[in-house]
Amino acid sequence: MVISFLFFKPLYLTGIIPDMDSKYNYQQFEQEIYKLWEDGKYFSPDTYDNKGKDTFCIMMPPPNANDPLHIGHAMFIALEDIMIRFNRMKGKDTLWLPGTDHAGIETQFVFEKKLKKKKQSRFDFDRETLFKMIWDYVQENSEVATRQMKKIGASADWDRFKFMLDPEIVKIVLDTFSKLHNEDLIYRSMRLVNYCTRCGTSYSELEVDHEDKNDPLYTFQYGPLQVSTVRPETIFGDVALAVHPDDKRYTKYVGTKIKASFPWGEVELPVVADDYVKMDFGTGVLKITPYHDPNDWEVWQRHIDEVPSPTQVVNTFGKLINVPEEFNNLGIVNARKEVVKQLNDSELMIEEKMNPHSVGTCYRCKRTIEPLPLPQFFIKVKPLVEPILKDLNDGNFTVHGAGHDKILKHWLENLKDWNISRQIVWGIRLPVWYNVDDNPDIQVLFVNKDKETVNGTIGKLLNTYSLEEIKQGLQSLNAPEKAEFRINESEPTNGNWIQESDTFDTWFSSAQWPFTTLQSSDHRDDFSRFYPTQVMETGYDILPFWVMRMLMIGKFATGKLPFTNIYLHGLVRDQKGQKMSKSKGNVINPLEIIEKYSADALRMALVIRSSAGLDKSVAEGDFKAMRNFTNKIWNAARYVHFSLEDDVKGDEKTNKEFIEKLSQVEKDVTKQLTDFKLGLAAETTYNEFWHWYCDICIENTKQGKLSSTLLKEGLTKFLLLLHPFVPYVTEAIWSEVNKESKPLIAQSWPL
RNA sequence: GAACUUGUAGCUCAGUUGGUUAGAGCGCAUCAUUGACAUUGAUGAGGUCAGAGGUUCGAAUCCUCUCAAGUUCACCA
Repeated sequence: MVISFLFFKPLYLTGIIPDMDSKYNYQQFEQEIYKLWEDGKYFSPDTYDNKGKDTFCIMMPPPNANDPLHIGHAMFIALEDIMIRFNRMKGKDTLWLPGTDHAGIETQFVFEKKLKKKKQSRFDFDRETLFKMIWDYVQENSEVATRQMKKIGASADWDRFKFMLDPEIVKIVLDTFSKLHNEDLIYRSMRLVNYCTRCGTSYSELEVDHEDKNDPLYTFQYGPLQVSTVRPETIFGDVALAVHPDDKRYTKYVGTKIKASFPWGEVELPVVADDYVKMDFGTGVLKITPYHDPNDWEVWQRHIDEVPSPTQVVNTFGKLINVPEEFNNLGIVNARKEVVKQLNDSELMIEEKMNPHSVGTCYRCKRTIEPLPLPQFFIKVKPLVEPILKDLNDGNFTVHGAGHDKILKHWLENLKDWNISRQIVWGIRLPVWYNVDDNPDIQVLFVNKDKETVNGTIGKLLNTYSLEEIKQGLQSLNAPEKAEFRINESEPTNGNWIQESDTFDTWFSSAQWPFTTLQSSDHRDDFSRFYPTQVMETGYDILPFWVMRMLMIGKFATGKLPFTNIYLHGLVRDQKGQKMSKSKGNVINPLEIIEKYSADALRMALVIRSSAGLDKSVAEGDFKAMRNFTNKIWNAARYVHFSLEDDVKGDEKTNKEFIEKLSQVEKDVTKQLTDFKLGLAAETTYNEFWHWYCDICIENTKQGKLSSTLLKEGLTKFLLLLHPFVPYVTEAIWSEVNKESKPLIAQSWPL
């Protein structure tokens, strides 16, 4: 037996392998290969001779310019790169356009933390200086994200790279705002906004988190009635009491005015009847504070003729204003304590018990959101939403991802008008101008030439300061609700004007990403060539923030949907299915994985068996397994190309079956990729390569059953099929065995 | 209160328009292996596909209900 084994050995072994190590040393190849691709301009659609053919374009979701990459970024890069490489090989005119976002609030928040360490705050600087400081800070870090995306193997066209605050993009964003205004879809109005007194800005509905809290509910005597509230400190802003229309206990009060006396003074308030009031909560009597509670605002709107106009009693710093002297300028917490104390002392307090309820908090800093009346710019969403709902129902675009089409529909049907004003500096300033002579009541806050902060109405301040000095040192302004404004991209020439200090919600500019990027391209026909794009690939968590708004604004601004397919990936979780977080210590750093297991292993582990719209768990072992896979590919290629006897003929049956099966694999993988079943396609290539091609076919050839020529051809096909998933190792092999041909990235897909 | 998603091997998950014996990775057991690859190969254990009912020649897959888990939205004086 030993002898016969030795005898057969030479049949399939020719000895040493000249060019390839027995291990795939990814570290030796990855950088070099990426350079080969970049230098050959293989990421650019202009390199290929297929302009005007079917296009395939993905707009990369722009990461924050100054953020290092996390595993979620690695996920989207892997998925998008697979689609891009597949379609490029299919011969489509393919563009993957990368970029970064200024990420308004996020970035300013991080920057302010840095300032705080230096014992500074944003109130030490005028807005222009602050903007420049943040700009420089972002520039310092802006290389980080792109360098890391390249390491993962992203075959994006870096020559078309865009930054959200590039002047050409900003101009288009401003144009869109003007267009919305011209079509009467913008209004400025005093509304209750979600204001964070820590971050100093308002938020849209979507950016408010709700947290369950247990706070005391106070019940106290309010004239002849008893009222329950968790916010006694807003009592100074009350304009009415409300009861349910069917509540017989209080019928006799409805339509009358009650008098109540408190230690700080007397009030006379109307009693109104409204369905909103719940009879069985507390005493069934609700105090109405329209400027500090959204529900009270609604009640007020329904009874606007019966009740007096409200007064604002909490300001943007969370301090009481327009209140009796002893409460003036108290913070909310202290004011509440003081009111409760006085109610207790005067024996008006009846009960204090704990009440579980949910409180709006700032998604950024977790502080309780203060509902405040502020004049803000809003977009009327209904006319924008309706065409999208129709497109969704008509199937003009497809959402890939576990039921998220239904979620999108729900969002579209229930969307409220969009507050796009943000009181921060890091962003695109609204192109809104107020005439200072016509609006002397505009409140301004600015730093004068002596570095002193000055606060007041512009009419008065102009007696002391020049308009130029105010504008230069401006931190913020607050124009009255009725102030007239003009929308203009540059300062109007006739008269004295001052620009609104608010900036756009970050999502207003990112909503326009699919067309601003192309319209501002150095390549003049990019927009007509690539718009609408084919795929928007992003995380399901930003479906309402971003995807929905891209659909709305994209269709409004260009008349066309910005993309036809939406692929939503899920969260990357740890092996126990938990979210990754620094505090849990279960964060996986993609760059460490690349160091340890290769970029290919990182990509494959994230993508294989992942499913659109569902979360994906990964553990260290998964990366290791995929590293082993790359090594398997390497060694199979090494064997087939350098060790195999060339003249194995094989038998007819095995040869025929091989050809049929290979063709079936090609069909399957192609269909799966076309149908956006990326995780399944990765799994198919993995299984078929390893457990069919290697375990069965190579062994068949060793035994003389399968033709060596066919086996070699099969390897070539598999390198093509595998390339989108594991681009580095396949290219490395290609460069070893096909030295004279174009790189694998530019080869044609087998089908 | 509502919507959506999920429930398949010890763990993490695939499973395409319903179609032979339900798969992979990790883990486990036994064996093999100097010669493409120990980052390997072979074999095996391990599943009443959450449960019940229905449609069908045929159901992990479609329908109804129940149970369990998760996510999101809404409300909360």
